[in-house]
Amino acid sequence: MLMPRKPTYDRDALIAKAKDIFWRQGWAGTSLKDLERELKLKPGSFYAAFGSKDALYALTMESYTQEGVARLKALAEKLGPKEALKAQPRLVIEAPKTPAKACMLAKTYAELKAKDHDLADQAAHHMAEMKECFADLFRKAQDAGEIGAGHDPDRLAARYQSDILGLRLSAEREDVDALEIAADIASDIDRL
Amino acid sequence: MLMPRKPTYDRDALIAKAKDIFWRQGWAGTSLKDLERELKLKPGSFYAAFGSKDALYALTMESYTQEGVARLKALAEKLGPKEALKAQPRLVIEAPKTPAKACMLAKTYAELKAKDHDLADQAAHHMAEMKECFADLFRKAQDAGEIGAGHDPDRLAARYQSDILGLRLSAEREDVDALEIAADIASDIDRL
DNA sequence: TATATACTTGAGCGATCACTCAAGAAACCC
DNA sequence: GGGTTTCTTGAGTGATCGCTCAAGTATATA
Repeated sequence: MLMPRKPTYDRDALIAKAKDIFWRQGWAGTSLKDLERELKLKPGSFYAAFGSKDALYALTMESYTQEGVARLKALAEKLGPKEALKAQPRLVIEAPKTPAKACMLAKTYAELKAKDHDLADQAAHHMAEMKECFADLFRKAQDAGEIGAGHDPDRLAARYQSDILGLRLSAEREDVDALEIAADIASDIDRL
Repeated sequence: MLMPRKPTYDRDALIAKAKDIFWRQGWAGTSLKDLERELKLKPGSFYAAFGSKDALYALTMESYTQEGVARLKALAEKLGPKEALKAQPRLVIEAPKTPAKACMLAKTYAELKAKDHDLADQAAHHMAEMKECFADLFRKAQDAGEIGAGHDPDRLAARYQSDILGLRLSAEREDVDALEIAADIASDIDRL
């Protein structure tokens, strides 16, 4: 039995790179040519590595969600649930090296839902995952007595996520002061 | 001087039809074939009538914005500024015959901004127009003493519009009760 | 009715789409 | 080093993209 050459590329690094491109340009807005150029992969290697454009897109959404969840949980570990929820809006629009302000999952869902594309379902699933994280934090904040016990954490999470999605889209506009909106979202949490 | 045959189609009706398709499917998601089939126009007639896909898209955004502004102003005429702002979230997601819940301008902006496409600038301009409408209503509500005088109407408008954009995107999801979010947005206005 | 003019039609343009595959290059075990 | 296997390469696939244009058709005036 023989073990010949291994790939010269770092698969995870390529996924991270592809995520940036897809996030910025969307699904239809990103061509194989774009990916081949940025990932420095010829078509044959690309398809050997990932199978298809859609398969790679799915991997990037997976990575995007996993990172988002991890970042939020780390923040809650550091600040506590309520302060994490208050800090998140500002952090998300101030993150310096992201390819876009708007949420990649929301962009994907909006672009592909009408086509009944599998990637739209996957984006929806990942958004539900994020929403459950928010609900967890609201629950923990309630348990800690940081916010009133009278609220439904799932409802708070849905509203919060909706606000964040709006905020992140607003943050791409030049005629909107997204920091003000982020501050207002944070102060809403103090009123719970 | 001679005046030969007139077009057999109703131009405004075609724009309305195209608006539904673009709104639902987006810019890249709508092909000339789609438009030709739905508008029952052969390529030659299409280009004689509208010049290009992008030109027609611009016309549909114009119409979309004009209708939105008119609907909001009529609502304010009927209910007064504060009640109009409170009613708008629910009405926008309950509108029965729209091709999508999400805002067409936001979808267009999100899809095309990274490309620096002209249509993204136009979408941004129309969103600013809508935001100014919201600010007007907040100003009028303040003048009428319906909400506190301490708030900046432009800031309220930016937050309100951001919330609406999030709400409308959330309304496309199956795991979110958008009516609850709409109610929460409306009740926020009562706290001003 | 003859004629001028605009509208309608649809084949087809070059470009680009996602993707394939056969051939050459490189790295591993023996 | 020889042999084997996988990776890399890039020309090329058919399909579809937005769009053009010449020919045919219908409608107006004269």
